[in-house]
Amino acid sequence: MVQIPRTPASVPSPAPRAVPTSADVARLAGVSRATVSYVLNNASAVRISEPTRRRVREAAEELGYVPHAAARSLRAGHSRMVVMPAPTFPVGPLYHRFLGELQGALGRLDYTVVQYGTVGLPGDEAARVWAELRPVAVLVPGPGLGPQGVQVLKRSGARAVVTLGTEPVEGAHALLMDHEAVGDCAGRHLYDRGRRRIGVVVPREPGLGLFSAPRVRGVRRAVHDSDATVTELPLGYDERDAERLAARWDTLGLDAVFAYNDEYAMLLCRALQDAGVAVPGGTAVVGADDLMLGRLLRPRLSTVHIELPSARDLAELVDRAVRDPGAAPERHKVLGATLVHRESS
Amino acid sequence: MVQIPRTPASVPSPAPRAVPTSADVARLAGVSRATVSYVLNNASAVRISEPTRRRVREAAEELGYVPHAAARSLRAGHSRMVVMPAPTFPVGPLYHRFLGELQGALGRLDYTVVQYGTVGLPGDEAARVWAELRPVAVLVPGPGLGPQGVQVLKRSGARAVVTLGTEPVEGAHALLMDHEAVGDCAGRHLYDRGRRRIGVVVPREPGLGLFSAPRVRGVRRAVHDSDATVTELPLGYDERDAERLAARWDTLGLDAVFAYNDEYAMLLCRALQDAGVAVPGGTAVVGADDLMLGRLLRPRLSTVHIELPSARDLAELVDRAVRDPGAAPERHKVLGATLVHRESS
DNA sequence: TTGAAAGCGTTACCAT
DNA sequence: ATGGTAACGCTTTCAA
Repeated sequence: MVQIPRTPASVPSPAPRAVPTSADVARLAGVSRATVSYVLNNASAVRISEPTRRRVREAAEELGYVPHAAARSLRAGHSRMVVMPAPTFPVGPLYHRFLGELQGALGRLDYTVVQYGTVGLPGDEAARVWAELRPVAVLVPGPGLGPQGVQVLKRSGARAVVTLGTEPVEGAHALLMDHEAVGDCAGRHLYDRGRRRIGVVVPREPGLGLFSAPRVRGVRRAVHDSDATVTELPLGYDERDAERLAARWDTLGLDAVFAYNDEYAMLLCRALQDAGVAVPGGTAVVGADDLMLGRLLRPRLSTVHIELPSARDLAELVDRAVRDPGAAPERHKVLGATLVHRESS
Repeated sequence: MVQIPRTPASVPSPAPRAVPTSADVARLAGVSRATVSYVLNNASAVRISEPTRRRVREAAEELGYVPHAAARSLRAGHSRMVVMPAPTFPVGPLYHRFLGELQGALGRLDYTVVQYGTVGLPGDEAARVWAELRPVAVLVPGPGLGPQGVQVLKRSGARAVVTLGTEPVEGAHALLMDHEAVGDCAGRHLYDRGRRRIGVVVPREPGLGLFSAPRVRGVRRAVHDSDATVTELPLGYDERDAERLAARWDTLGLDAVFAYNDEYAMLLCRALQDAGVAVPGGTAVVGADDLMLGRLLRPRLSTVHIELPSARDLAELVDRAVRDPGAAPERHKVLGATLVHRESS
């Protein structure tokens, strides 16, 4: 592609044109840098004549001037950037949608959401890197941030640190996703339907232990002090592993299984049926997440519907925390779990 | 939470402690700011005595000093930030994984990937906002960036602009996802299996037209100059709409359907079966994306396996472009499409 | 081996 | 109504 320089034709200028600054705009418009700033930021405190405004605007347009965010926030001493590290665990469609809505909600409150792709640094190292951006708030999904990290972030000016996970972190606001409730919900349902020997699928995939462990605990809690038993069933997300598990199903002597989520449930369901295990006749199956696809299975999949926190509420929590950084960390239980009974249980 | 000031006990300091700067570190260590910079950046050009180095490091540690990225890149005149706007279309698991790998690959090349959550500005407005961050490269998935936007980005110092979509954009490197090939692959397969009246599902969901339109074109191309017909079938991603479509299936007189992707395929498959249409006996069904879950359907779903570009290759393309910004825009066709024949066709 | 000073692009204060 | 100037935090050249 040929470079077409806008600089006077006499100059050869093979070097790429430098990025225009507000000084360039000022020069072209014949005013001072201050005036440029006033005009472009619609400063109401000072009155600039209309012709001047036009000249400045035209000069900015002609040069293709774009303000330099770093310089601006350096000068201002603060920014409205919210850093959200990319989750380190495989994220389902539910959660994915939630993150999208959250971005939207924060955007509407005039924050700039930046999802930071942390390569794989250990928690408190990562916090340092995020802190270098001097975000006004940090929203951390999952674990990987300790009290140390929170300190680092706050010390470097973050007015709000919010974690979204299963455990609270000292010094940070916490949205606690109560995965035990999910397991409890499933366990209670299966028990009520007369099942007593309950299997619980534990995904082999790394990173999911965070969610699966509390879900297992929830099931155990649900049938605590009863005659029911709970058996953990490691399962990788692939057909062959499901087949292997189904092949030894009889030896396990289970009459129900909570399959971690709908995807694992569908996988296992199919394998069980292929192995000649009747669902729900021989074994009841319950998933979680209430995915559309679970409804398409035969039998239709019973599932734990999970209600994630409202993106708007979370955005407002962040905003509140930013406005009043001194306030005590809030702690909210989120994740409503309700059972949707269909045909597989 | 009680604020515990580290400042001398005599000072009341109810105001939050200011964020430490390199000047604070210098003062505490009893050296100049220059020395601090040298030590903390391991500058090899100058030799600093070991005791001094230690004093500086300890001072930085004690104050919890974290360098200010904005100030640094302002001074340096460039950064290694790669801005990747969040896709505006609903993104499937395939694409999601790809984006994750891409982040990793770029991170390994020492770029800092920042996924920018654009609220919903029209294309070239958005480009301005991205440009304010002065990224060294911009990676735009999907449409929403015109030649204007590319100009804005380049003028503000972006050394590489890469689009990942269906159409090339003037001035930008392009990774062209050939969705026509997906449709072509499906259409050819159905034709070869003797099907002549082919339906193509077109999702009603907004934002998906970008992919569905070329896929339809691909099917048409595959059966061009033959006796086969192609019928577009609008379908929303919900059970009732699928039911409605299935109810009038007989009147459509189709013997095959390419269902846009596996999820729509599963939805439609179930609705067809419920309506008494045999699959593949009466109607053959083909999906796309080769999801695990498609394999679990009965009959197992035939599908178009889609090969996304290698994240490493793309990262290297970006790196190459950054190193040589003057080079002509590269244009690569990506997206290998191969049919996986199972039982539904 | 270390320090002083300039400058990156902005904006807010204080003159004019 | 407009312009000069200083300062934000950092790196780097030059001088000691």
